[in-house]
Amino acid sequence: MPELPEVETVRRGLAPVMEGAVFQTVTLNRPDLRFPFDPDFIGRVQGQRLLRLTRRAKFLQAELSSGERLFMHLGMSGRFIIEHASTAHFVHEHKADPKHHHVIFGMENGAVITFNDPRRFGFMELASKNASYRLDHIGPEPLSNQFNGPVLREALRGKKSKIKAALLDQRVVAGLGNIYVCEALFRTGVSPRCAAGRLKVAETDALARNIKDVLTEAIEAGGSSLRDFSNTDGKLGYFQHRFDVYGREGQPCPSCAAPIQRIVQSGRSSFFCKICQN
DNA sequence: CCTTCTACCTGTCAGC
DNA sequence: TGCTGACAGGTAGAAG
Repeated sequence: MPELPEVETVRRGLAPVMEGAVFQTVTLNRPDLRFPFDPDFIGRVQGQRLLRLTRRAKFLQAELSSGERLFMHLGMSGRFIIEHASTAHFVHEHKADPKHHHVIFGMENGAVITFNDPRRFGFMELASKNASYRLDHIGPEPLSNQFNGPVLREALRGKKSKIKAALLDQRVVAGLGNIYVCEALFRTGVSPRCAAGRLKVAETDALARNIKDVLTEAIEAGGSSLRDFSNTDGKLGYFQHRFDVYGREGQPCPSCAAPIQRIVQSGRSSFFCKICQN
């Protein structure tokens, strides 16, 4: 499932074929994904040049020549498939069921970009030039200089919720999902059940550092993949990331060999070592 | 404002 | 074999 590193990997896959290219055709195969498409979605995208493809949290943000922005979210199972007109006849190994091909961008340079999303938790939205967007009020990018120990400390100050829930709150830090929160807490030796406002200074410093590290390592490895994420070049299973605790209930902790625990918090699984994480 | 809960969606897998 | 239920989980909006 795509988290920040996967979205960044997708961005890096799409950017070379989409940046500077013009949307020649836009095809919608259904009226909605997670949210309905804008009624004039095609009219607002077709004919525009994609100037820059950036990422904010888990959102892809395409800056269009019209000045509008096209936001794309992969949700749980979204993937992009890149085909080139010249090679499309043999690039069918991506195993994405065509019945979930919801959006197809035909670029003027010959690239065909297909958005496939079985669970339809993904979405695409447009924001006009000076309009606000839902990303306006989320927290700092974890990999930027705007995020560090003191910033995290301030965001957590006085919080009564558990640190697990707090790190999933996009207003605290942007783009963290269940997997990397579990991993960062394990590395820091802090229990997911610890009250967010009660972390020590050394812990918030280490936590901010570890968040950056786990994300950076995953991006460098090409984005992690569980079962339903496809690299943008269409190859499934291209990358399999190794997690210390996530999805490893009952298996030995890599540090102390005690069995990894799984509990449910905010309706989500938390994996942790009860020995190493106070 | 803060925190917690639930809906949304479908493919996969364990268990019977 | 085929059914059932649990599970995956980001986001928004409702509820407390």
